[in-house]
Amino acid sequence: MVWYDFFRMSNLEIINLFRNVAAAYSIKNEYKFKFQIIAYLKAAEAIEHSSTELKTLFEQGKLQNIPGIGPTIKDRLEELFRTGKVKHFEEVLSDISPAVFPLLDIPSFGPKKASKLVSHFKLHDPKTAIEDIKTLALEDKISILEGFGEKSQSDILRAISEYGKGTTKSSRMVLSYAFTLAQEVIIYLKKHKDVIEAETLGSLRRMNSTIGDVDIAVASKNTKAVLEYFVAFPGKERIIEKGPTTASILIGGGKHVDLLALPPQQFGSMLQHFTGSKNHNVALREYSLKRHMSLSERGIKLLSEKGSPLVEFTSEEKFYKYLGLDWIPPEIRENEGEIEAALKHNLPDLVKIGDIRGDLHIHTNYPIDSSHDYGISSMQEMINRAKELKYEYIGLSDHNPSIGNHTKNELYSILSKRKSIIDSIKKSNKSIRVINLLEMDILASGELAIDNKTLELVDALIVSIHSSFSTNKEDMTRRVLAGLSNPKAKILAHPTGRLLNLRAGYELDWNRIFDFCVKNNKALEINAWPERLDLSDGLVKQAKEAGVKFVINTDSHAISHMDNMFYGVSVARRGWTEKKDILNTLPANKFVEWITS
DNA sequence: GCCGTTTTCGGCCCGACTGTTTTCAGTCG
Repeated sequence: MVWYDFFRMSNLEIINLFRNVAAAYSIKNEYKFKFQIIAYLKAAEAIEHSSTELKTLFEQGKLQNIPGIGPTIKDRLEELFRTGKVKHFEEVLSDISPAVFPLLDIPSFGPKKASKLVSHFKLHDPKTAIEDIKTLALEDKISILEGFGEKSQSDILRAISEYGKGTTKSSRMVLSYAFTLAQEVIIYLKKHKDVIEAETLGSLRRMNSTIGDVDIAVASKNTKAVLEYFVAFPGKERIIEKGPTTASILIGGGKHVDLLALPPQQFGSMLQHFTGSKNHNVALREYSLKRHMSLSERGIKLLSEKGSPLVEFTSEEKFYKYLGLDWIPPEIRENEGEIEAALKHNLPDLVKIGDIRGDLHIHTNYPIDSSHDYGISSMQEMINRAKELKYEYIGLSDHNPSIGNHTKNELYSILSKRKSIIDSIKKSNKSIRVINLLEMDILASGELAIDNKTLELVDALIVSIHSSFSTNKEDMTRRVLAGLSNPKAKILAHPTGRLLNLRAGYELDWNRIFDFCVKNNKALEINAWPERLDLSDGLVKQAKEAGVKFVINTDSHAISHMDNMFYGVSVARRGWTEKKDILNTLPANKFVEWITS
């Protein structure tokens, strides 16, 4: 039996549990339990995309709101939250050695391979399972097993070694890291004379917040030469696989880069297929099958006419058009209503990077004696960069001065001096509107760090949480709403406090937050800092549906960070927002009117 | 075990690559 702390189970732990249940079914009888396996994997993926803790949905009686959770899984989850265990799962997992499960996070290990090894060598301890397998391989005891050989034994050793250095199935890169890496590979590929087009694929093309592998597509009439050229990429550590149409390499940092090469006449269908998401493609295939068409990366087969040739597509636009659909932007291909919208020709006109007219969350090196961090560039350097970006306005928003080290009078004096400096900067920078902001701590009590009289020295406030992260949901919601209630507070910065791969962030009662923002003309920030991307795309979509407005900010601490706006816009796009939803697409007069209202 | 624009029953996307094999099983996306 695998041990779980059922009572406090987070979404991550439930995802892990469901994947283990699916693996257990595969080991028992893959054919008999085929559809249970699919169902549990699908449910795990749906939970991965949920922006709400299942525990919360359980308390609200809304578990079945998640597509992929039907009556049976709902019952099992309710049993889990009520009693702390699930009898059915205990039975399913009971005759599988717990040593199987840790192996499943190693690339190239699936349920069958893990189970074969664990049961043949009678391994029981999950804590030592990986080390045990390594020892057996080193002792040359694996290559003699049926279905294994010398090559698979050495592959196992290599996989475990790479796993130890961070190449796991679950570790993911932040978007900006993967995007930069992909651009390097694309620049390299485009130097080859046979490369006609090169484009990112998968979660990277859809601009997910985190990316597993970097996938790239190439259109070429000489795919063999391009694949040979690709696997010689200078940053390569080794070739993982290489076939006639695909190849995969490992690069420094333990990440995979996969290349797909097909002739130009199939580039459209290939791009579509490998952009995904899986859920989008499954839904699109089901939609197509009802219309007697079968989709693959090579094109579309008409099932109604026997022996009819494959219809090929040079572009995605033509591919979708053939299915009777408008072209769907990659960012919203998640099977969350986009196929229906494309059919009815009412897809959203998503906000674009070129729509952005200002950046409001900028930290400078101005000596404000902050309790948090400073920027490294000066106010004037930031303003110059904003001008280069053709912005019409910029908000200087250093952290508030530390309240522990200063009296009220000193705080007034510090901000008074800052105001006079910003006023003179405004006068010498007439081509751009400079807005005097502060990023203000909402204290644990819900009060702002600075009193109202002193706040008259700034145009408006960005408010945010920087302390007591473990406060419970109810108190945190009250705290945030109290902070936002100050008339100067216009934007709630990085609203969940999450740090990708590091910190889940605190929980808020989002319906109350959304409602408050709509009624009181407050905006939620979409923070473009690559490790934040906060709000998350899912919450952006929910907030938009509630009528909330947004400001996309970079939270820059240096001029180079101001280019991260692009990643914030991609989050906004994944949340289905249009130009009218994003306040910093407004012209300067309108924007200043709002933020000082 | 989930789900519904022919369905509350009877379906459930499609293919590439590798290693151990001589026709396939396993993993991956």
